[in-house]
Amino acid sequence: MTTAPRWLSGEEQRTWRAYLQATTLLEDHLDRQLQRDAGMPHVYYGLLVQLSQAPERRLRMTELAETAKITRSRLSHAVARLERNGWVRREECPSDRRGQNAVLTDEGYAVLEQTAPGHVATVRQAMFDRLTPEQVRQLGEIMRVMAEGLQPTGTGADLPWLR
Amino acid sequence: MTTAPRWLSGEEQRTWRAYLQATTLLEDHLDRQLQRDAGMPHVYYGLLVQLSQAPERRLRMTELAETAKITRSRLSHAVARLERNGWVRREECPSDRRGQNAVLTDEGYAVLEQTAPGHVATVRQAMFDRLTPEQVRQLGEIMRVMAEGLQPTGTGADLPWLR
DNA sequence: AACCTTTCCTTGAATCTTCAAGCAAGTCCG
DNA sequence: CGGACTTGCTTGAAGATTCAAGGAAAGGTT
Repeated sequence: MTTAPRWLSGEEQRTWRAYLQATTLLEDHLDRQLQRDAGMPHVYYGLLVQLSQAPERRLRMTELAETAKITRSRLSHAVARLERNGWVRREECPSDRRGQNAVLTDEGYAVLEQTAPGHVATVRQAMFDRLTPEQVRQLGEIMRVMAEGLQPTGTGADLPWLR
Repeated sequence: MTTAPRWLSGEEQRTWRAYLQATTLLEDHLDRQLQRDAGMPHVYYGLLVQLSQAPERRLRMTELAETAKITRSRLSHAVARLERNGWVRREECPSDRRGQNAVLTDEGYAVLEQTAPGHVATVRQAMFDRLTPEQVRQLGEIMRVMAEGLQPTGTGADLPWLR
């Protein structure tokens, strides 16, 4: 059975269009900025940031993939590249012989130190310097709602019979 | 001269993190949905949508690239692929011999007709069904502000001496 | 007309992402 | 213990994107 689709209202359409354009432009902007100043795409930079904030500057591959919201496969390739750059190193996990730890090297940390100020400035210029504090709050709340609904282990709202 | 970087406040950090996670998860989600149901990634689907809404279902390559916020190069490759699928056709532009029109074929239109309902449902489920009408308004306004600031032909805020 | 610059679009190579397949170590269970 | 299943991660090929380079037509200048 097919129900008549509930199309988007005029306001929803405008919001959706603006969302697509803003997110596309921003991701593109950040990719270029980081490619130019740090020699890597935005996602890779985000991986280094995660590692830098983790205890011992290391994280299991799966954990890193989960916090960065990317697949394990993609992470494997990414870490291979970052390893060639000397910014990350793999270490065997002592407690689980299948496991790998991705470890941020000193060189990797140095790259972050050098490029973080420029990156924050770019993010500010694109987002926070243009929004009121109230809008920053609103955006945070909205994005948290969306992210929660999209987690691989969803709330179950899409599979209510499994709750 | 280097000024001390203005790091993000706690609230800004949380908002930024939520933004990155939500946008990453959503783009991923839409890519999978459309790859599964329409056999193409989200960006390609967006190109067909733009064409379907254009007069005569056709658009100059450069115009299409601009409304979709992607580079001409990327569009060239994308249209080549969509052409192989039979969903888009290229036509010479009568008024400018350099120009090319991308034209949505009947097959391309049919694909949209078949897959649009499922796609709207996915977008609704991920975004609009989770937000209040007030939040939809807020998000629209926020995204318009960001998009405006990121247009290639910016407001000039980054080049104030050129205004 | 000759020349220079810009606009429109494409191309190929390098890089990045996805997808399906697979290996090896851990866990469960009789 | 032995077998089946799960978890953690990697691999290679196919597809997508970026980047730098370039060709061809249009526009501007002298």
